[in-house]
Amino acid sequence: MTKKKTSADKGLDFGILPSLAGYQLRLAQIAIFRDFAAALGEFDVTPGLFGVIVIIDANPGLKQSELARAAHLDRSTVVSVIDNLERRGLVERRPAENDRRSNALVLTPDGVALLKKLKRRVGEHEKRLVEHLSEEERVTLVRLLQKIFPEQRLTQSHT
Amino acid sequence: MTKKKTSADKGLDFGILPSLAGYQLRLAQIAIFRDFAAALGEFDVTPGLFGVIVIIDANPGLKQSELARAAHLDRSTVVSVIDNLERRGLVERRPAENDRRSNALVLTPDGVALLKKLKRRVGEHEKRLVEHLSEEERVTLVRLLQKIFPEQRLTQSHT
DNA sequence: CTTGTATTGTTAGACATCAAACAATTTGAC
DNA sequence: GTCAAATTGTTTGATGTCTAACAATACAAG
Repeated sequence: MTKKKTSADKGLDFGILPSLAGYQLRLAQIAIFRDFAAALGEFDVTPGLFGVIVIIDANPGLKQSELARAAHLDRSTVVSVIDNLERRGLVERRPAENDRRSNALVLTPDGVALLKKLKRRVGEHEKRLVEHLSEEERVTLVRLLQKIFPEQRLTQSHT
Repeated sequence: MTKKKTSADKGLDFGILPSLAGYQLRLAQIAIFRDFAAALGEFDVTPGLFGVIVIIDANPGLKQSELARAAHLDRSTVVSVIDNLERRGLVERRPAENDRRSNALVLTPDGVALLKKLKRRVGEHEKRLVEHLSEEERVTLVRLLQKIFPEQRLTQSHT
């Protein structure tokens, strides 16, 4: 019988939580977010923001709606995010060629320069993350994570 | 050479993101959150809120600060969360025995009843999550996730 | 006991995110 | 070509989270 409730100040009972993969995922993500913030806090960039910058860099000229879908953000959220990045001089909204409704997003030279620094920091952060994992374990982890969300299959056009 | 940028509407380039364990974790968590919301949306309960309820159930009488530490929330956030749950009649703030500053948190009968339903739904959700994983893979995933976040450092106070 | 320090719950202010509504524009049906 | 339907970016309002400050209470040193 290990069932002992309110044992001590620190010895809290987490019930069924630890057995849930979703919970472990959540814990891992919280820890990652903290380390990421500590590593990049100086630049005021969150994991999500980093992703946005990388995507714009890799797809110059993409529209806000496309960015929203790619980054799993709402269109309205992208407005704030790009406002933010534009205010910092990292991203530019250009009129799209074919569509007068859309903006074509591109990184400014400052944005490109910052991204370079960020990538180095993220690389270190990533290394720290998988510090206690062998290369094989790291690959396995990524593979299992990808198996979890079937959303991945949307990457190939589904229509 | 698979390097082809802005190939089509759907064929976006995600740069280095897919190779990052942190990114895959983030994607997985987004997918999980969506499925969780779909499974429990009817009850207006998020993964975090579910965790809070489970922890209170497993540690009746715990203080708000203890809950904050356990659930990785700020003390001020716990105020809102408990306000919410108390408004719904699921949790009760009782005066703590030894400490007139603290509240002792307990689930109401309604809270206990709801938790029972929630657990069933979460079980189904969890099963869906690991649907494409063998039992061995599931165990491996949880083990690797635990290896990622050295929570042991958080467990021991550093001062 | 008195006094300084720490802890607890709370409020106020900031920020990120989402959903709903909107005008401008594009697309598709006829 | 005309007009309804869909898409795009935006604004507004709601929610959840954090940090910084605060008063009340507990604790520790003398």
